[in-house]
Amino acid sequence: MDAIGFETHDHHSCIRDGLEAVAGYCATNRLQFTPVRRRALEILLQQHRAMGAYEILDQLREDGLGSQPPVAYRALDFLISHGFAHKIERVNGFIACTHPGHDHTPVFLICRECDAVAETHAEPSRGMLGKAASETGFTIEQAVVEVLGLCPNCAPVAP
Amino acid sequence: MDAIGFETHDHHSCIRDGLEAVAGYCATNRLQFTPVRRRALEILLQQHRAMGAYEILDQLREDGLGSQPPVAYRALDFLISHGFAHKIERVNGFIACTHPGHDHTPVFLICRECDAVAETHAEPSRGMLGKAASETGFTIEQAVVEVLGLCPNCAPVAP
DNA sequence: TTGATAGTTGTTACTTTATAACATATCAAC
DNA sequence: GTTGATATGTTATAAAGTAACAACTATCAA
Repeated sequence: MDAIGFETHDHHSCIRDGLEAVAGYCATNRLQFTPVRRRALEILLQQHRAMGAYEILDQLREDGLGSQPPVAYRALDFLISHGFAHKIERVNGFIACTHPGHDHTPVFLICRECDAVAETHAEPSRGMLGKAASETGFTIEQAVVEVLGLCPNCAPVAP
Repeated sequence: MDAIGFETHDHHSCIRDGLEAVAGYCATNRLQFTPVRRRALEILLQQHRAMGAYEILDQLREDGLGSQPPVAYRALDFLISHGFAHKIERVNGFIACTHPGHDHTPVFLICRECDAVAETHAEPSRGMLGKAASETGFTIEQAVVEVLGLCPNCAPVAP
């Protein structure tokens, strides 16, 4: 499995690669990867945990990149609408997507101790989700799966 | 599949049965099914759709059962913590549980047109969710699945 | 039946999260 | 360079949720 978030990894390249991937995608798709948007993504990439919009705004403010809520929310809207970030509804927070560019149904594993979030994927059209939907005649457009629990670092050691 | 919400059904018995089931559970478990809690559940049962806390509060107020936000939130907390209702994070709303008493991982099918919500179930320990979790060493405690789309009543007619 | 205790409700005040609306600036293509 | 679309700055406010404390009610043991 390819979830990132709980294992130690080269976090510097993780940030750099994330920014580069999005920059590339924006370039080829004529999207404006402006300073506010870039910085907002960078802030999210620095942590594999859900951050509040106002927390992000605080950091943007320090960089002189906007000081009012709409600035942060607009940057986040941009990132989310193009699949570069996700909202974690459960905690009203946001995280950078670890698989930008791919169309996917994210599954978030949220640690209730340390707030770390790992992202992995599901295939909603298969399995019981798709089955349940087709039996009721429901048309799936978007699915979110949020799992709360303990990450390996916070789980009690095995007996 | 046993999702309720999209098909037409005997809604009166649906409300009555829901109230009775919860009343029974509370009686045997020494929980206080007070007027506010009972009425809050009844309000939720009247609609198979997510309702906002303030919307519920408005109705409670009309009945003289509390007029300040904490009253509604406390009733909802009670209902949720005992599995009689669920929060739909996606829309900051609440619905009555259609399967009270059973321990379960709910899956919500949310219609973006009419706000109807159908509840069905998943078995997180099986399938990819459990696989993903065990591979990362994550301990699942609670999972929520929210699916956005169109219910059969709102979907465009088949060609 | 009284009194202790835990649980519930009423209320005030406040925090956190999010958005509407409009003015100004910048970009991108002709 | 003008124009139309897109992005930002800003004010003000809406919507969602909670902390804290006082007052009331149920429960149960002595």
